Amino acid sequence: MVKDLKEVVNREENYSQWYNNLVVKAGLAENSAVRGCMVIKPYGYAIWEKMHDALDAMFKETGHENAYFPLFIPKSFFSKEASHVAGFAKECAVVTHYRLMNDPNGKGVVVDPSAKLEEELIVRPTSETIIWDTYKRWIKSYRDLPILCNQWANVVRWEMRTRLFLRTAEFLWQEGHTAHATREEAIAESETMIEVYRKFAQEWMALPVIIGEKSESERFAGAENTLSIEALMQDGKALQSGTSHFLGQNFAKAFDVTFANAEGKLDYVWATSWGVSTRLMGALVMAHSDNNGLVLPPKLAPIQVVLIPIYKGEEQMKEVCDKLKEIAAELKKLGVSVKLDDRDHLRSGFKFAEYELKGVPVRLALGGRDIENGTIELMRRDTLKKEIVPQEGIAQRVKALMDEIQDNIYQKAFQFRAENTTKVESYDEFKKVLDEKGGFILAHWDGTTETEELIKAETKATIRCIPRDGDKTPGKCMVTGKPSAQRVLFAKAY
RNA sequence: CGGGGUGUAGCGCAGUCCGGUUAGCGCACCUGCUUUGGGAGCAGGGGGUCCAAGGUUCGAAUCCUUGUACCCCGACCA
Repeated sequence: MVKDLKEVVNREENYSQWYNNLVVKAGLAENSAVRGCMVIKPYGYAIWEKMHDALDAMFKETGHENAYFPLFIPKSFFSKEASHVAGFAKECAVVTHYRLMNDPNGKGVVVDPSAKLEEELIVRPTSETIIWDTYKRWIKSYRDLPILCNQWANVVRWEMRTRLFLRTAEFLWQEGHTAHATREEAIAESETMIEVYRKFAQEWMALPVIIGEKSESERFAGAENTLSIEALMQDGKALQSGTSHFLGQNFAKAFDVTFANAEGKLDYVWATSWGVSTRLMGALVMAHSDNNGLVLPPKLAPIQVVLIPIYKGEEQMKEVCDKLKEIAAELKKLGVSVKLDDRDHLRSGFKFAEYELKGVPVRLALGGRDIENGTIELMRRDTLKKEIVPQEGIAQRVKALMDEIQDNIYQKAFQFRAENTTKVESYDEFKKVLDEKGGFILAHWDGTTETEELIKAETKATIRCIPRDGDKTPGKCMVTGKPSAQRVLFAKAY
């Protein structure tokens, strides 16, 4: 399988195809029969569940609660916030009828024309509108605020072109929607949540990210400010991995959500929304994988350790497997998830390749030689290094390795990003670096949409964000020479 | 929405130009034997409305018409 992966697609030459192949062959997901949609397979879903659980716990720690809102949104809700509709109108799935009937002219079924909906329903591309229509009924006084809700849901965006995990017509995500009495509190909320995302990306996904503000043209439709975390993939392109929006009073005004403040005066509610999606799965794959397949950080790996018996004949198989079962039990006691692969019809070499493809962090192989010597073969996926170690204390050793591997994967990604982040002083240099090296580019920009558009049209690079941390030295725009407050982060993006 | 391409077994494909045995190959699957420290070998086996509808013909996977689905390149994309 990995053999196919290497032979069919060269990672350096066709990264996209390599990525797609890897996602399918590692058993994460596949294209479905439905246009632009994907099937997430059990192994992929197990990773997503780990992400879900970790994020959900972090949301609760920061005071949020889960709720659920409808899949369908009346069309009229969309026209209430003008920039919001402009941002999503082109990619909406619309429900127009509610009944089928037998085709009067032959086989099959057709839509019953008499069952036309009076008002069409939009399959949610995001839930701001339906949620704010609901919040209107929840909020009367400042005592009802803040509302800190999160929803785990699926949404649909009818994209022209789709790619597994990175851009699918339907995807899973969480969307937080909060309502506040003051502007300051809402801004603080949006800051808190982008920080939650940063922490999750770095500590769980072993993915270093840069936090920053979006430029006006890249901002969420209906937001006053958008914060994002931006990650660098191994092909030198950027991936927006999570966003947190300060919505101002835009949605409160559109849906007429007011509250009585402590002085008894009516005011519009301040809002935020924030989300991450199954796109994170794509980030995980593209950030860490190598030519042998996935490399999963231990904290998100459904299987952390795989145990493979090497044997001749039934008798030895039993002997080896018995020993491995003992080790598995010890590992489980230490909270490590293990799988003993005792399938008899596959050879050990096949299994080695398969679990490497699937990114299992540690492999233990035990054979007749080891039984004699009291040893076991240990391989770590991140370095692909094998060593023969004593069976004595193997569980503790592996347990400790989990943290070491998690850290090493992060360091590797961090170093890659450092090597592929370039400061440039001129537009020529910018184009040259973009062309020859790719990656993140830090450059001065005059802050205008016109310059941003020009750069995008000429180079396909966009402003990923205006970094919140780091170098804030002012300078001059690389294109126009006008003053620039600080360097901004450019890259070609997914 | 513009340009190009492809629909044949679970997957990947040949066959189509030039119509003609029983539609074929590789991988996967099933059975058996031999194997097993880095992707096993041999033997046997199962699996097909050849995308759909209509047409031409003694005869269509193959030719014609229409439809449809998917892929690639653009445009589009918090």
